[in-house]
Amino acid sequence: MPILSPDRVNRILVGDCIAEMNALPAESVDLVFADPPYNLQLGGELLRPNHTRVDGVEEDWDKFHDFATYDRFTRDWLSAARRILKPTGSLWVIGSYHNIFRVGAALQDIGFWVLNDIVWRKTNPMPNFRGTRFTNAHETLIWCSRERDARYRFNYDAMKALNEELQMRSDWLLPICGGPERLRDDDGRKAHPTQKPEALLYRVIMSSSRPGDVVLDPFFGTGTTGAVAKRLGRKWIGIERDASYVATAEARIAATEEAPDPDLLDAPPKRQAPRIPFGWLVERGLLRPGTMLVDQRRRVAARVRADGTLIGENALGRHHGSIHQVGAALTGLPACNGWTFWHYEEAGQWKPIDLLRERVRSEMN
Amino acid sequence: MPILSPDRVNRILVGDCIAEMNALPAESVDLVFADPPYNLQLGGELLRPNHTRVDGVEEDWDKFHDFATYDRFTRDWLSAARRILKPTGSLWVIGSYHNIFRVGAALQDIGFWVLNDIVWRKTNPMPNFRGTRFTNAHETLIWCSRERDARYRFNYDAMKALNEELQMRSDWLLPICGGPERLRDDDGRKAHPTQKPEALLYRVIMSSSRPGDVVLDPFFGTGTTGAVAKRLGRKWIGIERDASYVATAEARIAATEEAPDPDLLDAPPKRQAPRIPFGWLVERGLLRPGTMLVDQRRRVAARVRADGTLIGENALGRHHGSIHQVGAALTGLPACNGWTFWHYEEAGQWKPIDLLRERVRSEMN
DNA sequence: TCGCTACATGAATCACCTT
DNA sequence: AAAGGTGATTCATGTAGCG
Repeated sequence: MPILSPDRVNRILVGDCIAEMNALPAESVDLVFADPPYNLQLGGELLRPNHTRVDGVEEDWDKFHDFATYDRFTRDWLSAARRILKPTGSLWVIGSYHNIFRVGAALQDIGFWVLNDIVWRKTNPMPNFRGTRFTNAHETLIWCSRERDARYRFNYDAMKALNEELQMRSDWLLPICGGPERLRDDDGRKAHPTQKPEALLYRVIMSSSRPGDVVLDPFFGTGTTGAVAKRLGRKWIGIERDASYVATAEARIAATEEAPDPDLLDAPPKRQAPRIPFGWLVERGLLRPGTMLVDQRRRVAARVRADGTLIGENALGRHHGSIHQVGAALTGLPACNGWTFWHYEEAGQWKPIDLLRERVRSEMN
Repeated sequence: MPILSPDRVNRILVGDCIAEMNALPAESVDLVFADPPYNLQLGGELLRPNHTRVDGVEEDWDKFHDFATYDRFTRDWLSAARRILKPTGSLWVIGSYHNIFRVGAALQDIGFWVLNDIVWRKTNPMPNFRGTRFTNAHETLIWCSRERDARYRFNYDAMKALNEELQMRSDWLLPICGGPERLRDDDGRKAHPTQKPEALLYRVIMSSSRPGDVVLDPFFGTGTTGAVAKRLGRKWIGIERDASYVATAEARIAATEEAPDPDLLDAPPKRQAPRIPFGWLVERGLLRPGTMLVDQRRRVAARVRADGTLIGENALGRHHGSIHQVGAALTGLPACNGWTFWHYEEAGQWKPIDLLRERVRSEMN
C-alpha cells in the first residue's frame, strides 16, 4: 500500500473534495471523517418567542436542487473516499434526519459495511420554538468499514477506559460547540455555521485509528478534524474549497499543540498483544512440571507437563492437550479460555495463570 | 374521508400486509406504526463469553436476498400505507442501522415528510460480547407526515407534561421489553423475537393521535400496538400473517383493560380551544371601559374602550387597536400576544387578562 | 472579587384562520 | 389566492454588566 510522503500530509488541499480525493493514491488513507452538507431545506425566517431571529444555515453549499442531485453528490464523494481508503480503513459520516438516511443507503449500496450508527446526544440543543415537533436533540454518525468482512481498527479498551470501564455505547452525550472553543470572526460572528465539538472528533479518531495513521476529512471546514488529529499524533489531510474557512483552519491547527508522546496515545487491543504460549511459563520456571492447576471453584484439576500441555481426568476419562482444550473437556463446554480458567497456588492463594502471562509480557518490554 | 365501520376496526387481519392494506379504503387511517423486518443478514451463531448461545433473529420472515429485494418490499408497503393514511395522518417506523437508512430514504422518495427521527436509548442493551464494536444500545424511529406542508397531529403539551414540563426531546430512554411484559410460550420461550415495550408505543400513540383515532400496524406481531391503542382509547387494526402471533395477540388484547374515560386521554392543543374575542370580556362586565391595563413590569399602559379595543400612548404617539396591536406598538416589538402581555388589577394584584378569558371559556361549558 | 440579572444564541425542514 | 390578524411558542450555556 502506498505511503503518503510527508509533503502530502498535514496540509489542507484547497478545492473540490471529489477531484482532490481522485488525485490521491488509492488505498493510502486509514480513516475518513466526513461532515457533508445536510441539505436542510429551511423555509422562511424563524423567530424565538422573544422575537429574536434564529441564525440558520443559509450558505450556498447547503443548497441542492432535489434529492436526486443530493444523492448523486453523495455517491460521488463516497466512492472517491472508498478508493483512497486502505482495506483496513474505516469511514465516519455525520448527519441529521434531513440527509442521513440517504447517505446511509448510498454507502451500503456502494459496498461499505456499517459497523455502528452512533447518536450524538446534545446536552444543549436548540429548542423547538413553536411547539410543533419533538426537540431535535441529536445527530447521527455512521461508522463503516470498506467492505463486509474487512479487518478494521477498533480500540475497544481505550473506549472502555473512556467510559469508566463499561463498554462504550452507541449513544454519546456531548455539548454542542460553543464558548471559547467556538471560532469567531473579528466581529464576533461564528466563523462556520456548523463547527463540531472537538470532543466528538476525539472519540471518532481515538476509537478507530492509531498514532501515525492518516486521517482525511473531505469537508474540512474550520479544521476540527485536523486539530484533534494533531493532538492525538495522527497525520491528517483536509479538503476545503472555501478560502475563508481554509485560512481559519490553518491558523487554528498551527496554534494546536502537537501530541506529546506517541506511546501515551497508542491503545493496542489486547488481541494484538504478543502471544505467549503457555509452555513459556514452564520454560521460564514460573510453573514447574507437575504443578497442580484448578478452576476457580476447585471443581476440576489438572497437572502441568513439561511440554506446556495439561493432563487431567474426570468421569469420562483422561484428557490431554492445551490449557484450553483440557479446560473445555473437563467442564464439557464447547470452548474455554485456559488463561482465566486455570489457577495456580502462590503464597497460599489461588491465582489465575493469566497473572504469570502478564509477568512474562512485561519482562519482554 | 371514509370512516371505517365498527366491524372493520379493533381486529387483526390475517394475511400479507400489502394486500390487506390495499383492501382498505383510501384516507381512512389516522396513524400507522410499523416495525418491519430488519434484514439483519446475521452470519453464524453468536456465543456469549460463557459459551451460551445468543438467541438472535432467525425467522424466515427476516430473510431478504439482497438490498434491492428489501428496497422493493419497503417501497411497496410504504406506498400502501400512504394510500390509506388520511391527509392529516402520520406514520412511524422503527428500525436499526441494518435497515433504517433504506427505509428512511424510501419514504422520502415516496413523498413522506420527515418530522423527527427519534432514538430509543435502551437502558439494558445486549453488550457487544466480542469487543469488536460499540455496544449497539439504541434503535431509531422515524416520524413523518404524509407530505410536505401537511397538517399533522402533535400533542405538544402532553409530551411536555410527560417530561417534567420540559419539551420532549428526540432521545427516549426506555428499557427493553422483558419481565412479565414479555410474552412467552408455555415452554418459556419468547413468543416473538422482537417484541417492543409498551412504553415505546405509549409515547408514539399518545404524541401523534387522538382518542377515537384509527391506529394501524402492518407488522402486528404479538400486538403491542393494539394493546396500547386499546389502553389509550384508540381504535386499532393489526395485520399479521403468522397464525401463532395472531393467536398470541388476540389473547393479549382481550386481556388488556380498555381506556377508562376518553376525556382523561385527550390532550387538545391550546390552539384548538374556542376563540374568545377580547370584546366579550367588556360585554360581560369582566372589564369596564376605561380600565387601565399594564404590562407585567408596568412599563407601558393602555385603557380599555367599550368596543373591545385599547388605546395607549408612548413617546412615538397614540396607538389604538386590538390588545395585540397596541401591545406591539407600545413595546416596538413586531408582534405581541395581548392575552399574556396585559394585566389588570384585582384585589390589589396585577393579573394577566388571560385569566379572564379562562373564566369565560369555563362558563361556556 | 462575588453574586445577581439580563441578554445572546445554537445544523431548524417550527401556525392557522378569516377576509 | 394573497394578505392580514390572532395568538402560540424556548433550553442550556456563555458572557456582559452592574452593584
